[in-house]
Amino acid sequence: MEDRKLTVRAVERALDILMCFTQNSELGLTEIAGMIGLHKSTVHRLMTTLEEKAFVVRDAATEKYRLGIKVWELSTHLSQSDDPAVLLLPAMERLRDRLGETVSLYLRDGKDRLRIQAVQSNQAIRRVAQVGARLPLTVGASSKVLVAFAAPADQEELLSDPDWAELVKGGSYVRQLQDIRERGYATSIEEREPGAAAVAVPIVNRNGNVAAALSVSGPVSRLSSETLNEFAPVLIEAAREMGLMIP
Amino acid sequence: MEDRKLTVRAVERALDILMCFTQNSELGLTEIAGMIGLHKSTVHRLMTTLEEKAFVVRDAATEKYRLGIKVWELSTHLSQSDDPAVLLLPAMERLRDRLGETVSLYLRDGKDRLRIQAVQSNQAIRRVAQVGARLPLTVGASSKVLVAFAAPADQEELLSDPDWAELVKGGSYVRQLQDIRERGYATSIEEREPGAAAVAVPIVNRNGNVAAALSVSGPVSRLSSETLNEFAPVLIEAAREMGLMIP
DNA sequence: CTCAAATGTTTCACCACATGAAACATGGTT
DNA sequence: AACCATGTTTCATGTGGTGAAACATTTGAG
Repeated sequence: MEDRKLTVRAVERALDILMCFTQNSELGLTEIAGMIGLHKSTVHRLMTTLEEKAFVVRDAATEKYRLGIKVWELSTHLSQSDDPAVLLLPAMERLRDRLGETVSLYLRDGKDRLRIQAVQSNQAIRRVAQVGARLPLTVGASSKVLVAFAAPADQEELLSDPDWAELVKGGSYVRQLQDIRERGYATSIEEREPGAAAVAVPIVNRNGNVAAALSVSGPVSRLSSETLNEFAPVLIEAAREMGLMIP
Repeated sequence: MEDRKLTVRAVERALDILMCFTQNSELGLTEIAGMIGLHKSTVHRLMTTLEEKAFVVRDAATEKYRLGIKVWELSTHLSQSDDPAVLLLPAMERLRDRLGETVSLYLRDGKDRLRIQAVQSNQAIRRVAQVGARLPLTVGASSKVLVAFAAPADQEELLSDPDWAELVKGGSYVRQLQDIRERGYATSIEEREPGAAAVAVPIVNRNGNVAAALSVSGPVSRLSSETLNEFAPVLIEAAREMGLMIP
């Protein structure tokens, strides 16, 4: 009890439970209790509450819990007016048509990144990217961009984490970030996903903050190191235009 | 304290707060406190918790709260495989093309209904229906269908509510429901929305339960009582096919 | 068919923790 | 400056959330 809590524990736990459903769309009581390390009966009471408010429902067949209609209703009321995923979609489609590869848009969320939008390549062999996916911030071109261009305070916090050093291989990491800032883009070849390569750039909004990372990715067979570097200027220009569109 | 609460009050309150954002996408602290009748400081603590978990964010400019990225992330993990709004969209588009008017899909949620899907008429003068809208269950063709074909227990609960009698005009209401069940469809002319008329039918799923209500609506200038009755058989046939598609 | 193991549900005594009043801080308006 | 509205922090109080344990129910194994 060193520093005061100005938060409500029961609510924190309930929200943690909800987030469990991003890993598995159907969960049982004991399963949830195991995931967040609480007693069955505590979870049961929280689930009853969530169910009563229709944030979760019980599947009639399996007796397990799923996300409920209120989550869906809330999501329709997300203010879309300034949502990059909506505003930038047309520009991303143009970029996809020009380069012929899958285009993705990422936000940093804590120590992860989230793919908030994606338009798929229409070639036969293509990378298929899932919107809403939570990915590690330690590997991949987009990750390096998001870290390299993060606000100094945020970056400091990430790099000072004791776990971080282990996750990013080699002491050259800080040097890499410096290079990325100088060049303005990052590349990755089979870093997170075997067989896949990508190039990513930051999207800087009107206020000069890095609002997101934009990436083009595909099979290594088509995306050689050389090709990635050729794509970079196209991405940089596209990102510049996109940056003007978002607040 | 007559009957035991097996729910968690703090969580209930937090969820109620979240649902406030369906009425207004940007809310201040005092505003929220007023809406759910709690003390400022209580709401403040709950908001801090919601903010820490990124279920809400504070708008940099206005200092007010908005829904956060976790709500968005959760929504992408809603199991879409058996979501009527997704499964029935193509069929709804075909119906729109055939009749030329706006087609909507509704679910009952407690004592309201939710528009979970809509495809707009492409005529110059048209009804524009917003997906995610929460509407009263007391008026409108879809409402009458949802009530008339609700499970007996649910219907009983609705009709026995003392408030209900006042909201539905006239004692002919129960009789109306009986008519609707016999005919298999309901109509409404300027009942909820001035200048608008609609015809609605139930969608019965494979298990024989009423899964949703399907409606066609437009301006009264085009949808006379006669036209609505002509549309009804088309709707009934479309709803029958749709019912086979959902669990 | 019986017993055991796993999952979900309810009960209960304890005291941590959520609560709301009040004081404090801040910024905008007259 | 004085005021009002909004957000933030402090604090005493006792309610209400907690987890152990008992109970209920289903599933599977032997």
